[in-house]
Amino acid sequence: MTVQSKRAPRGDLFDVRCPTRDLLDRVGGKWTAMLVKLLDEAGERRFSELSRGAAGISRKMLASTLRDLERDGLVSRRVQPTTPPSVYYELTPLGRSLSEPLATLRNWAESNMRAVDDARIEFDRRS
Amino acid sequence: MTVQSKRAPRGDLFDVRCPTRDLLDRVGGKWTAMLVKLLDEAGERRFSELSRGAAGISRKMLASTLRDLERDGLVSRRVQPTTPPSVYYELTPLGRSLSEPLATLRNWAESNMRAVDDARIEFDRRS
DNA sequence: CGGCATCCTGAGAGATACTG
DNA sequence: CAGTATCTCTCAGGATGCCG
Repeated sequence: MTVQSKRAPRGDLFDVRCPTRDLLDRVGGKWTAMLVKLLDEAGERRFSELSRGAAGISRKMLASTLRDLERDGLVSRRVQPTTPPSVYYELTPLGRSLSEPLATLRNWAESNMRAVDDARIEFDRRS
Repeated sequence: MTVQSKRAPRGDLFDVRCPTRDLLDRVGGKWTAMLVKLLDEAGERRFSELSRGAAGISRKMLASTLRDLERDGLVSRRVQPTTPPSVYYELTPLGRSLSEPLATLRNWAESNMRAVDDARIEFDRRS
């Protein structure tokens, strides 16, 4: 199991129950947002296609991330009973609806991350 | 230093350079999004006010998160030379512009995280 | 082909104590 | 008041290998 109960020792008042926090715990994974985008653009794809399309991801992390997405109802999994089996993944309507706010975030990132990087360089230079 | 060079061992093609990934590495921190929201709503605030307003966060994590935000140019820090000193934090224009996509994400979360949780329960029940 | 199971490392984050 | 220093623990995530 992955991304399940991150932390929850002490009795916080605000933190743990915030839905945004929960969402970021899921979507903040290293490959999650990228996979949602990929599936949104490419539609239904097999495991091996995703593995090739998402350069850099290991098969383990791909399987793990897809499983988490399926668990959260964002991705549907369809097994074609061939030999060897073919497994297809696709965004659910819920998953597709998530790709919109993610796109908003992506647009901001593409427009402003340069400024963020510059600020960081400047900040580090002073220190 | 926090959140600096996360990973970069192998020569990936897609991953590391993606601005969205970079953004999520920053905003995906446990307290970051919440602090941006708090500062967006409340305007300029002192350290201790934020500490009280953001229930659950330790002084260490508050200082660390604020420092990262300042480093990224999203928050400005102003020291009032009183004794003892007062330090005020405020979103920069860049930080305020980020609060919009974050609000979009928050809206999605508030509307849909229930469905995600249900999907998760259902998935776990089957397993 | 499409996964789990296992091991290992490093970063995020909490607790606590100290300082100008 | 507003932090910094240190120590510790958990967990995401990479590497590798086995299985139906």
